[in-house]
Amino acid sequence: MFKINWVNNFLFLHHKNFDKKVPKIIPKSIMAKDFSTRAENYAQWYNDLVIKADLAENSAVRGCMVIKPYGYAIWEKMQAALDKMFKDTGHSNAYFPLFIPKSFLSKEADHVEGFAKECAVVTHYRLKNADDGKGIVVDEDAKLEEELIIRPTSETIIWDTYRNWIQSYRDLPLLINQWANVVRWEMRTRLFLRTAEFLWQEGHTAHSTKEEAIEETLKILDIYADFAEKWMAVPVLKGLKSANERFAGAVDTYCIEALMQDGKALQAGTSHFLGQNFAKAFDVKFLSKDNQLEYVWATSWGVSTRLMGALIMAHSDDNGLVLPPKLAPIQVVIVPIYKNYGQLNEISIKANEIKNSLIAKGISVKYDDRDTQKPGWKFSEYEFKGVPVRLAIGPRDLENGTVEVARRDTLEKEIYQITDIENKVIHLLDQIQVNLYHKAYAFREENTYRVDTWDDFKVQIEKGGFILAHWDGTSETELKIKDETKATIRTIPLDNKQEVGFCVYSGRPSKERVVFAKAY
RNA sequence: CGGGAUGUAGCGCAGCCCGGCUAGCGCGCCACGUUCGGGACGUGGAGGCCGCGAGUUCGAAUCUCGCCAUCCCGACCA
Repeated sequence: MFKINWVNNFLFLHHKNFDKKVPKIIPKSIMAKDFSTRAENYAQWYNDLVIKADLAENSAVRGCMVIKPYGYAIWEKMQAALDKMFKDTGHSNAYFPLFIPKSFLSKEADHVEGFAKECAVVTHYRLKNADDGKGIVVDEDAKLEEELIIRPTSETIIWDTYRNWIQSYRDLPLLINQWANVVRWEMRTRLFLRTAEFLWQEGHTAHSTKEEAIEETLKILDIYADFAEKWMAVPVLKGLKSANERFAGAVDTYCIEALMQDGKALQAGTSHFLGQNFAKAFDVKFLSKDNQLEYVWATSWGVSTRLMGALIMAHSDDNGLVLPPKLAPIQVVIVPIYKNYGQLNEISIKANEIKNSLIAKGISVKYDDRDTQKPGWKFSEYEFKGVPVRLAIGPRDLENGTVEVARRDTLEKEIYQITDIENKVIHLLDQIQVNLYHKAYAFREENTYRVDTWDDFKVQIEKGGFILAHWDGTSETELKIKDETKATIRTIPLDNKQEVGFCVYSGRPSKERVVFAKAY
């Protein structure tokens, strides 16, 4: 294989001998005229990317998005991988209602306080023609006896149900997951990162002992971290949330936390140890082996379409989306280069051979032989959509038994001999997956700082990144820091190194550093 | 809910101040031809309740009033 490089088309066109090594070139940026760069405006870059890569768009309903086929295909791949991980660890899927009776929500005091401000409420069940004949109005005669809340999360309806499912220790553990939509009436929304309605999975488990429930909480946290790192190629910190950031109704909230390219943190998944809070609120008891009536121990855990936002922001560049091969809907695209239909037919025979050999290896391949777009247009299009590997085959390749291979992560192009192409491509896909993770990991390392003084803290937090600093452990201090800098404690890492120090804000003694950052 | 802005073709915009021919431009779209190894070009064409409703006027995208919607900035959040 040869790396080729080209300075411009002119040079390329006048290069006759393609077996020769040519200087290495990075293709000039396509830089679509109407696409922002990260440096110019990171938020705009993200929005442009989501829309122009055809992942999602805003809908007629404020705060709600339409997930388009290409974006949904990525979500489906995420779902498939996670679902298998859940099943492999003994969980089963089920489905609970969208609507929650208002009275359920108020049974757990912290829970209702956390969610009350952002609930959509159904009050009526019928419409009628307006008296003035213009349109339809709510029929006031059809008022619900008890209003229904559209679920912001399902703990309450699920625990009300579990009461009837659990009588004895023999019914435990109960390991249930559901894939669902939820609604949280957010003020400000952003595609994937924060929408009024979003898709997620929520696991809800019941256990006979505290230890087992904690073990479950941590097992799921490991699954989330594994998924983020091995599938999304996004390195994450595993840790505990501070009291301020804890899930409403939980005893402990664990999380995986990722760092985005603009230096802001993003919570990518949470796993909660709920103690006996919901069991007590919904009166869920079981008879133990020694015939004692006890409250069950609970966990809940979830990841959402927000992962899409993390995926996009972690890897993509100023040329568009960059997807890790394991989650890319199209892993390899083949583009034919031809001058006439005779050539196209010959190339198609070879292209389809390659396509079939890749498919046989489990690779998802698209052969784009549309005559309606030109090769250059297709190159840009697939580059923008983050397809990891592109193969181009033209007449010269037919003569030479070669194919041009371009990788999205580095934008490098090489000429491969077509022999054994499927294994070469598989190897390349693996390389890309690994490279993306290493790149993201290196970025996080470069943007993680140990800070010991309040002045340094204030300066560094403005620059972004993870800040490791001592904290006195109080909510008051955390809130004051948030007031003054907008930074919060993202996580207290598991297996955190214990070291003597002094709180960066209050100066009081501290035994470990915690992770501060501004967050999405 | 406070502060700021914007509504004109599928998308992005000009026109509005100073009212006046058939409301324009770029991209996209359709047809035909030449092209095709990094977003091609030519020619022809389709597409508009100028956010909605009143008012002023011989005449309103343009001026006045009201309404609606959306976006940005803050408080809340996976």
